[in-house]
Amino acid sequence: MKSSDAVGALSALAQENRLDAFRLLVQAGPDGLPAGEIAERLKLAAPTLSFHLAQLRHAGLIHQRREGRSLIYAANYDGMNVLMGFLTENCCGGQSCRVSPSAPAKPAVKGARR
Amino acid sequence: MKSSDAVGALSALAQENRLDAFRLLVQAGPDGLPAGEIAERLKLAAPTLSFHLAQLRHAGLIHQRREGRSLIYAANYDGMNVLMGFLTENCCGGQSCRVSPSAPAKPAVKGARR
DNA sequence: CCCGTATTTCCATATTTTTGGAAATATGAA
DNA sequence: TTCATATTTCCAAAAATATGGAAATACGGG
Repeated sequence: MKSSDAVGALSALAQENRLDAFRLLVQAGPDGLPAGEIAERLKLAAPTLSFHLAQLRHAGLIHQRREGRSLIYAANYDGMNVLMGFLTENCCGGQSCRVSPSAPAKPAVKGARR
Repeated sequence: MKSSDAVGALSALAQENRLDAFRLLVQAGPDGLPAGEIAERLKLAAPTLSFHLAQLRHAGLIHQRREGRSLIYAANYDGMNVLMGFLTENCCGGQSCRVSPSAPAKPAVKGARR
């Protein structure tokens, strides 16, 4: 993953409506949701949502499939993984790294939640 | 972490100059780098860099300390962890989650990759 | 072929973000 | 106190992004 791709993916997530949409899709699972329902749940005008979904899609974070008249959007877990990988991969200059979202070298008292 | 905090952190990283600066600091390690050197390496005007560092700092991704006349910036690994945690935490609706750059269900020794 | 539904593209406007010159602030030294 | 260095804050212009009405496109059915 190039740095510019990372910026693209981060930009896509760095907006309230898009982060909401993305998380909605992430939670909706592989089956995804039709654009209309996303718009309804997020209370967004159709063109506005369409614009945001296009951003997420272009960033490789979600994908689209047609089902009859509806366009179904679903999270692209692989794309998300690539981004997460990029963020952790370049951390700490490869040296003694204590960064990691779910598994510190020693899951001490601090990260006990979740 | 609130969704709006996540947007803040993601926005902070979603810009080429800031992502570069952040990664530079991440690789520089806990000792960090003075603003002047960051500006020089990234070839940014001082006010521009100052603006970007303030964004990263406000997002909790880096911190600042004074050393003589210099202001030293360093990555805040904890802040980064919180963001990564938020991103993974809300994925897959807590169900059968196959997301994670390297560890599907067993968050083993993550930092070992590459 | 025509109609209704679902969603997008077009596009102008509104809003937010980025940028760097000039001036201000902070620190240390002579 | 005056000077030089390091960096920030102020501010206004430039650039990028977000928003939604109107029109266009896609599909399925009658």
